[in-house]
Amino acid sequence: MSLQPARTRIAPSPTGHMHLGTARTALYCYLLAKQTGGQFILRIEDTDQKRTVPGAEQEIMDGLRWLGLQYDEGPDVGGAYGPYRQTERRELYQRRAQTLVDSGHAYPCFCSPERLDEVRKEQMKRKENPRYDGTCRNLDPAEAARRVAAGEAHTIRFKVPQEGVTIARDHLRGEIVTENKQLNDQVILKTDGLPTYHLAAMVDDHEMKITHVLRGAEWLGTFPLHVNIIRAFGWDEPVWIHLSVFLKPSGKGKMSKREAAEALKDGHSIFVKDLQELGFLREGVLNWSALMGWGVAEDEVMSIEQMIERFSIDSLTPSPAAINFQKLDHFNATHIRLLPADDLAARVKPYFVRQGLVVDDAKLLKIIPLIRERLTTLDDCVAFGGFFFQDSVSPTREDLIAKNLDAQRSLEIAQKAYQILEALPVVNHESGETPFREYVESSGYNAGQVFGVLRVAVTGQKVSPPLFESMEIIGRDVYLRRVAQAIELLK
RNA sequence: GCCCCCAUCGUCUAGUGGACUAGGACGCAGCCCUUUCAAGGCUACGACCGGGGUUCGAAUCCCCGUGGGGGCACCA
Repeated sequence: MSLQPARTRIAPSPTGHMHLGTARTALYCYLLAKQTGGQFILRIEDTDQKRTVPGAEQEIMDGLRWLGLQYDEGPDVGGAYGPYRQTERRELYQRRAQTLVDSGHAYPCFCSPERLDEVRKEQMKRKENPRYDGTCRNLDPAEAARRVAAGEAHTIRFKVPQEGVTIARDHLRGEIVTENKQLNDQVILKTDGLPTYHLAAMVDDHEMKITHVLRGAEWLGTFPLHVNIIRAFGWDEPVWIHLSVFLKPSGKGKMSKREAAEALKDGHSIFVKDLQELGFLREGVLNWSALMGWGVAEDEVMSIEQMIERFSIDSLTPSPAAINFQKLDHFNATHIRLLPADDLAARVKPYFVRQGLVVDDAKLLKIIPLIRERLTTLDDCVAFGGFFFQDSVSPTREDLIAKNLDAQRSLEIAQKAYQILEALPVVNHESGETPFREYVESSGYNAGQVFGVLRVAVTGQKVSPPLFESMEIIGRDVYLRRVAQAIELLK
């Protein structure tokens, strides 16, 4: 466990919905920062203006807040190392690129995209590894500088070493050795004057004094490049941690658009915003995603505080992990049961309201113990407890007819039930149980039939929370009216 | 095609040369509890990818295969 305060960052691109992978990376960053008394930072990597989508940045900030992963520094909260949006830092990158050019580690490139395309096609045809052919690498620096000064369109490319190997160290995988001849002279500053990720992220991580870089394993390919850029500047390297990628539930490949749509039909999603709307708890989502890539021996159900306490970058795993939504359901249900009643009530209320129901807070608090262990997601509350807030219920005649009985006998049960209930000043588990048990004994009907008719009559549904407790909350007038209605329906 | 990474139950994982009869969790199956649905309790099923080494001893270290994943942009 590192005792030095860690500065970590989540650096998403505002190019679409906030993904589960972003949430998990943010969580680990947050845990490490909190555990060490450091800072967790949000940086927006919006250097690709073509791909930037309006609203995406807001969704990321909303998502992090919903998850409870509040950042200490970021675009909307400020901080000592801002600005935290890369498009607002362009001069900085241009200066840094220039120092690289001056020190011979980078060079202007005047090749047109069209020429580059052609070269790439040629190389592919010859089954070669497609990479920059080095035309501008060998230009006379003075000549290149003249053309730049003359305003000729150009990019800046990083000059990778051509011989030897680059050794980069990933905290989870150890040393990764790459032959330099495999490396490519990547563009680090584009024609539009904005940097590519390779430059921007390295500069910012250095400027913002990031101590641990946690990012997806898809960056492993350009990892040697990044290490070379940092070394060209002469900077210290952070601890690098490349997190395992998430695979689709089948384990075969990354989540596709089609798979994502499939998951949504099933009440699941890989997007944070969807998860929230589908009735998942931040605690559930966090606990679940934390465990994909973090090896915890036992006691896997954890609060965020417990995660902060137990987290260690040493127990992160490097292998890809298949997403398992059943496990999300499990963690969600578990955390719902762990919530204090008033907290659960507050979280569940919007889902009733969303269905157009008028919710009485005192009543809501009373039904929480009845529905709590039946909920997998918050929106399940409507299915189990909607009838508490409806003026009337509308059971079908078919549902009112008890199993293995006909309408006539079911009517008989309903009528008898009405008599029993009418005779009782108060119905609760104790007072209701005895007379109905006696009726079951004497009538010859079984408990399932008797309680079944009553359940459908009172709740309008075949599956419900415990009957007598529910009736106690609904109130005498209402359940008597509903049983009377059932009798009419069965006639 | 080239490069890189990964490899324990169906899935997420524990395991860092002897404590392994390989542990936990999800799921699945059965039983108990039970007026429905759940929750809870108990039990069962279930894995070290293959082959070579190293070692007294390997799930653990090395090599080779195989399988899977990721990447090869003026995208991140």
